[in-house]
Amino acid sequence: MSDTTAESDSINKDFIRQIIADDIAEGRLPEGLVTRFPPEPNGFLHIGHALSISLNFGAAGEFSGTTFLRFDDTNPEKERQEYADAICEDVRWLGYDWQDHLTHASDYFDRLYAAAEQLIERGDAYVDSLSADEIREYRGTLTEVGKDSPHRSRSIDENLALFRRMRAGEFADGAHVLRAKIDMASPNINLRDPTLYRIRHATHQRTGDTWPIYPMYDFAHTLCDIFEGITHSLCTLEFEDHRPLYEWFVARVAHDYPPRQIEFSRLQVGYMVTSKRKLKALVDAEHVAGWDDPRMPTIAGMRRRGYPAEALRRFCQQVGITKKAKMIELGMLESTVRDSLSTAPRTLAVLDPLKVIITNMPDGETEWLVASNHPNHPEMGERKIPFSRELWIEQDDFLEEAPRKFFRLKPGGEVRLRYGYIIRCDEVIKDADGNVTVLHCSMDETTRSGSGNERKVKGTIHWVSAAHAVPARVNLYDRLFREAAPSKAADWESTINPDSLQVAQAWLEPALAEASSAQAVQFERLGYFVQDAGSEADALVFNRIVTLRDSWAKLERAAMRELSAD
RNA sequence: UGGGGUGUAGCCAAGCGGUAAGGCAACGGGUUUUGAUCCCGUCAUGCGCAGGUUCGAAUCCUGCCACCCCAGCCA
Repeated sequence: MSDTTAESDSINKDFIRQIIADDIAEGRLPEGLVTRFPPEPNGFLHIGHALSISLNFGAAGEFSGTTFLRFDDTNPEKERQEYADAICEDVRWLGYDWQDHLTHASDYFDRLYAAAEQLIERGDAYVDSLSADEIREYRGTLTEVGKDSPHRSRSIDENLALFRRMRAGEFADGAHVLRAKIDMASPNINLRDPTLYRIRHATHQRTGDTWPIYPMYDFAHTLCDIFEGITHSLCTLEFEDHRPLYEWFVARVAHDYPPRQIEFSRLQVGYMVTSKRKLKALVDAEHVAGWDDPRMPTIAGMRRRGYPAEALRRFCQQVGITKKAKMIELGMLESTVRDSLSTAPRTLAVLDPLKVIITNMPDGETEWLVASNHPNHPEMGERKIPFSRELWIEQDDFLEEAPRKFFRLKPGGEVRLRYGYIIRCDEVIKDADGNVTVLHCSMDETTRSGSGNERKVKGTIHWVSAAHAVPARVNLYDRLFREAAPSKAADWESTINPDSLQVAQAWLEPALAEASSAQAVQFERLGYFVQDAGSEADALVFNRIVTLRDSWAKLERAAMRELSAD
């Protein structure tokens, strides 16, 4: 039983959903809404595709429509089946279901070819035999009109014969192309007799060597939309200039319902690149370990990084669909990710260890302390964590000369051990070079967690028992680029962040070694982490998904400045 | 200098002639055994600029300005 107030509410719908709602309200979609997500299988999907996926599948879900996952595989030299497989996995992981509507442009090669012959027969297309360079010259420029090819006036019979011979494989690559006969003087360059088919003696991943000619995007895409009964063909802004061509095809090819192309702006996120060419370059140059490297802005990378699919969906929803060029701050994505992870079980782990000896804790003795799995969700239960004489704490949690607002350990100072006792730093042990190696501390035995001792201290730090801790490798990821807009830089590759991956040898509380490997957890005070799905099964490797918000980091600079001024 | 688009806060974004939602960020405060979370509060007399229409304009009109996209036999 849905609430009736939910419908007819065009307020707060993006402009595309408003158009769809209007079309439905006006009875223009007797067969219902039909959308499509049409990736070319020439690389992995990235965050920008996630927006398109959430629009196409999301709108279809909201309006009881259907969505096709259609591979735009008209350029065999760049496409591979493994990319198609990865794309399917990514769409599924994002939570969308194409049911039995998985198609390929190549499924329609016969129909596309037949439609091309019909265009020729109507005098709307001709075979041009100019070279690629010549065609470019004849096309004119942005400010100068083009001129007709000398082959533009070939007879229909001659065009048909030539096109059939192209299809029969009689010509070498580049010898001829099929062009639409539109207007070489159009101010819109896409209408200056665009290419419909080119000769390419290449093996296609699905059709093999059946075809020596392949259709071009504009022709294939529009016709596939028509064949599938797509009602709303949603694409990004750079195709706006192609819409008149799209409509030119729609006007000349039989259809039950005229599909409509609507454009929206691409999603760009700070410190990321989202162009398949650049992503492929990162992979090929081994700046990253692969398309699914956790630093990549790919869906696969974010999945491996530990970003929840739900976070990506909500992020796309928050960003919205408009026609304004957007550059979303990375912080907005991270905020959504943290929000989705906020109920992750809490755990203790030390990434950069400093030894602490509790001088009044007997050697060889272990006390099991009770720790909550989530302070705000008691229903998530508790666990026991071992406490003993020798502990590891975070290097950052001790400062010999601390600024006033440093609420962690300092000589003579007190701090609470999370879920444990209040300890005091009595003595700082250093090596010959003056580096701090061990802290001798004493605990106040009356202050154990839950003991009822209400004594408060400013700081609480995390720790693990050295004798019980489990070693693990932890990958600490940072932004892949140093510039918010790498693609705007003169040389985008020079803005790659050399420190985007730091590897730490960490100590984990023992329970973490047995935890379900897919479950994201919080390492208290450090961030959210998940076991790396790409590492060998027997290795214990965690990825940092995202840090916690850290308001101390902002204060730290000021505090340290104050300290150095003393 | 041709054509197509877009301008609402630092970043996104509602708004659809009746007097500027929301989120992120930032800032101030409260709770807290995570400097987290959570909770309160502040943050556009202003909607690219200039005119005009109107009782009334971010919404309509005119003119400017800025930025983005287009000259593949890529998609």
